[in-house]
Amino acid sequence: MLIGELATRTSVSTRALRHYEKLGLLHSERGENGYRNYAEKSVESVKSIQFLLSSGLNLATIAEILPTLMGDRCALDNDAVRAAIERESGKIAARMAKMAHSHDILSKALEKGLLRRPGT
Amino acid sequence: MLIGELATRTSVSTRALRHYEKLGLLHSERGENGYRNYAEKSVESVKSIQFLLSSGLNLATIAEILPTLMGDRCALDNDAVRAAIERESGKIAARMAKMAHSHDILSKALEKGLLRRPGT
DNA sequence: GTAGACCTTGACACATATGTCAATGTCAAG
DNA sequence: CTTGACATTGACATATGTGTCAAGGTCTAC
Repeated sequence: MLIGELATRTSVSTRALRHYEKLGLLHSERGENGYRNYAEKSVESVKSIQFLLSSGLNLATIAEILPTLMGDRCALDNDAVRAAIERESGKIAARMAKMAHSHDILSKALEKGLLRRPGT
Repeated sequence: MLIGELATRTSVSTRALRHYEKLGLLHSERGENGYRNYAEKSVESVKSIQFLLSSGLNLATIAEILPTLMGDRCALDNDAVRAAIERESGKIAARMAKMAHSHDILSKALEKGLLRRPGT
């Protein structure tokens, strides 16, 4: 599929998709006209990228581990990639813990506010 | 306490603390020499800021809701602040869900990799 | 009074992901 | 052919939080 379709199907701008490619996150064949041609599985790749991005990984890190995550390579390639995945997994867990705390702070404030609301 | 002490106790740079103040997140009295003087509770404020920051809120949003969170004002002030808190609370929950998914992706990759590891 | 640690403001710099714009090529439909 | 939608590359811009540096005031201790 062409880049426009991939953009539509993933809700990611063409600008971003080309950027991902430049960083080695995404691959495409080129037609005779020079247009990028994406495989069907690119959709899944892009979706994974979005998840990882919104989890706080940066594109460079995602580039490092995505091929392994997508099964392009096997047995966790090498120890560096395995270590990276473990590291990022830990970071995500840590962030989630912080966010749980933040969520708690906000929830408690809402409760307190509700209880004190005029007419309650 | 002076800004240096607050910085040490919260592990936040003086640069950041002054920035927070400029954005209205943090308050300080000024001594005759012009030095900032922070109340004890500023420590807690800064810690909350860090939690909220690492949960994806930006400083402008934190500035909007922090006074309420710290109990400086009561009964959730007004509907705008309440709405903001609810909105951000929801965003955090959504992000946590995404992160749970990301974490899952990474964990599954690690498992798969482990099982296929040479000698296993 | 001078050294050293601390404070002040302001400006400039950086990283990161993405938006935006320009100049241009491709191609299907009329 | 021209129009319109889509593609290409490259450059510049933006937002956000923070680092860093400069030029200087303050205060303690020797």
